[in-house]
Amino acid sequence: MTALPSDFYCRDTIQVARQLLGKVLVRRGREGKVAGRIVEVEAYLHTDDPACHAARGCTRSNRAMFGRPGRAYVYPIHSRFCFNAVTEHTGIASAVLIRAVEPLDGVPLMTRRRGGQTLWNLARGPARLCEAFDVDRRLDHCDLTTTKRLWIEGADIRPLANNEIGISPRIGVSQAKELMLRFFVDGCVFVSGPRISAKNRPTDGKASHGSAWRTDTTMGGLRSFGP
DNA sequence: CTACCGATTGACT
DNA sequence: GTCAATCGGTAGA
Repeated sequence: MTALPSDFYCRDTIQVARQLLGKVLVRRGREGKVAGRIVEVEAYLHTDDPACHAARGCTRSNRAMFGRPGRAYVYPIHSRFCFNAVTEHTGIASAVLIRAVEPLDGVPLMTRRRGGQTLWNLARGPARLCEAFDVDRRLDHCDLTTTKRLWIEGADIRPLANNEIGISPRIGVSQAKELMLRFFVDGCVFVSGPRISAKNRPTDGKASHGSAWRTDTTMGGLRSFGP
């Protein structure tokens, strides 16, 4: 049980985002431990990115983004929370939003926290993930490089190959919609929103390699989940 | 103080 | 697919 070190986060945000795919998010608390494989992330950049909360400067609420990399930035939205890992350098406000994980450990606890939702709905979406992992503002600024409360592990997990990573515009942002800064495990059912990358989508009427793979492989054993 | 908005979700057509 | 709930953060009076 080793958390990814600070060095992992002190790099280009897009690179960190892509390499977080496949890593394992772990939360330990009073009620027990839960863990999930990261399958969807978004990068928020410190320059030329008006969608980034830091674009209008440092405020009390986004201060964590301006702090040390390898810390958590947790912010509230619509009475819920979203969780980011801070990247690059202290004073350079950039982060990776963790949008979805595939539940691995602590499924009963996550299910209880999520009000009895199906496995598919436990952590598919940034606020659902936070509810399943009991992440809220108390974990803003939390150090992700120690295995105390919340961390990401898997230094030994190989980064996904380029052809396994889907790319798209970010979800829900009203600015900088054109930036392709959302990254996900291509075809994975635990991804929120579009889960087949544009690069794999059919341009004609033929079935794509992507959808076949999704149906036959990723959906295997998950009959009751998915649209 | 009030007004407006949103890196969303869940319910509904 | 569409849409309202609901509330903290922020800007402005």
